[in-house]
Amino acid sequence: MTAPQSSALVPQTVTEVLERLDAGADILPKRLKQCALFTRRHLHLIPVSTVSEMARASGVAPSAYMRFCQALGFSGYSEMQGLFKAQVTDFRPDYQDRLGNLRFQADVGTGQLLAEFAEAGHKSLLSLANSVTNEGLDRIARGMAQARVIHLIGLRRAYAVVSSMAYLLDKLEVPSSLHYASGMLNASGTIFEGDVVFAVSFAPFSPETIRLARESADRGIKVYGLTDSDNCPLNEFATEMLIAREDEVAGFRSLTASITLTTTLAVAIKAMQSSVD
Amino acid sequence: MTAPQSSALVPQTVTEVLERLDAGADILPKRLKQCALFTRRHLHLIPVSTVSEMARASGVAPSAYMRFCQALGFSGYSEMQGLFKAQVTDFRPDYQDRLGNLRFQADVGTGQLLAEFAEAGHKSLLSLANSVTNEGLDRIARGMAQARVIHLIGLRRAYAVVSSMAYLLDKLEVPSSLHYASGMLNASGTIFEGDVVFAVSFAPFSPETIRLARESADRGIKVYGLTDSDNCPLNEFATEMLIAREDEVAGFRSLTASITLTTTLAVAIKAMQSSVD
DNA sequence: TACGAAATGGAATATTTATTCTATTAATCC
DNA sequence: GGATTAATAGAATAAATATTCCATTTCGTA
Repeated sequence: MTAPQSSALVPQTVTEVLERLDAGADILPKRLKQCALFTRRHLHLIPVSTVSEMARASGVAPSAYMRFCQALGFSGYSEMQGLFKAQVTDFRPDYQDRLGNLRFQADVGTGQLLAEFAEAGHKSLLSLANSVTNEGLDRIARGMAQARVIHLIGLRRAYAVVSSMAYLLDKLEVPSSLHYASGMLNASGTIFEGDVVFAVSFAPFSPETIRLARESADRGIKVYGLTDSDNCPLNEFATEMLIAREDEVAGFRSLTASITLTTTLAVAIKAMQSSVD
Repeated sequence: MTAPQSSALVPQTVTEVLERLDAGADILPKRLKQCALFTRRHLHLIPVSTVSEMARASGVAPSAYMRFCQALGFSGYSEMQGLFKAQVTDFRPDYQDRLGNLRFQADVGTGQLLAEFAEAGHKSLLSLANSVTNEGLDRIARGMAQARVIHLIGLRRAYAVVSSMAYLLDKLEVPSSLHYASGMLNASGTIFEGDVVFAVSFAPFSPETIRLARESADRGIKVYGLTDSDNCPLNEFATEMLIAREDEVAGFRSLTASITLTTTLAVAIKAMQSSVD
């Protein structure tokens, strides 16, 4: 008689699943370890796959994957999948509730807050893998790799994203130029044919960023964009767009998914340039 | 009799679906228009939802949502869902073959690279939760909350971290000052008693950052630090230190843990100030 | 190498979910 | 305003999927 009665043992968060996955990596029997290994690397497939698919992908029988789920503390695959589906499904509180939520958070511990942001980070990374396709990212990396100079544009929350990218591209010796905030954004005179623009803009979108990107696009410069929302104005004229949604805590978002994506992009660009040589 | 026979009419890409969605918005009957409206805004729910769920969310009967899918050119919901699931599944390499040597692949695709960085992000977040204690973070947040002005210092890779923090603190109306790169770092004349310095420095440590932080500490200013290594020079004089280790991919690190931590810190600082009021 | 315990894979069953059918209601046209 | 057609919602059916069971194999130990 299998006993999935005590719901206290059922993992409630992605973080908990990851911990058990890592803990079990050593002690699990062969087939179940295969499951753990594959699942660890492909968490994002769980919400959209059936047991049979996950099992086949892990190289085990469906029943084995079933036992794997139970070893993790779930009653079965459905329960585990439910946890991951919730990531996508979960409703996000609205912008204006921020202040109220913040007060509410005041009396919970700082550590609890960190745990929530970490959890949000896990979720964001999962959804990142969901929304970015190999082909799309590949095309963008290829397009940017051919640029004479990559112009990086991003203000406010997006500024940290482009500045980290600028640092990394510089280290990789990929020619790039970071357009600094306020005033400097008039500098479309420094963008020439053969260059590309990489613009990052999150809702609500900075008119400055959009304007410079649009001006460039109008002049025939290829514009690639990164945003967090479907209705980003960059959509209208960008050659290609990336989307990185960030899970939020009490109305605040980290930059986990965005920076993970731009880091990947930078490395991919360099890799493409190298392989052409 | 609806006739879904000709597969030429079946949308093959998300773009095509969006086009039909927009085209049909006018001509579709009431209930089906409801479906179109909701679906247009919640495309990401399709891969993880059942027909009933999508129907209920759209405010229609399951059978109505069914007809909606067929109006779009699909044979049914499953076929439509398949298209969206494929987005996620897309860069799934043929599993069984590559099982053993996942991490030793020679030809690493862009999607695989993203998966690796995401994986590194997960690990970084896990280790963050392990290395940062509730009490330590609490003390630091409390200490920084009492500052007249928070001075943010960070160069190179750390610059993105402090600049994102500066943005967030600004939005939270916590007085802070971001010390910009090169030249500006002499500005220890602008740091006064009652202020606090938050310095971020990753190995190899920028002498500039260390120097300014040390000068401040020597003058009795409280210095808090964030680093990725035990032997950070800030250790010698900082009031308190935070450590965020980043997992690396092929020698490259993202900033997942660091920015998650500083985001948490910023929000915690604001929360403390609010609860004192 | 032989024994017991644990693990495994395939087949049987239960459950969920998609899809179709039909009576009823609403809209359109003459 | 009545006749005709389209649209709708709920129930019935079909298909897919999760889950359990059990005979067989593998593993660890003496």
